[in-house]
Amino acid sequence: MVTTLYVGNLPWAIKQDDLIRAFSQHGEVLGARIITDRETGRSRGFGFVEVNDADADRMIQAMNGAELQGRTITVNEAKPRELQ
DNA sequence: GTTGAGCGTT
Repeated sequence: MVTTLYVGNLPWAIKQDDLIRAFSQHGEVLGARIITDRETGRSRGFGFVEVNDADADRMIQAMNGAELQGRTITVNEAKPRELQ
């Protein structure tokens, strides 16, 4: 199973791989995505990380409030983008 | 070359 995590308050220069590497320290990361502005192509400063459902709760508690490139990030379970 | 609460692309 996979749980999608919302990650906010990210530094502008963050990359998907940075998220993967950071979250991989606390659980199994299946994928990550930085949300960029569709019009300008710049980072919006938040993103999403897909993690193993069994690790999701631990990773939220471990990464929420953690520092990434000098910024304290926000981690929470993401709202469903599509109805299932 | 900027900004700072938020929940994304097919």
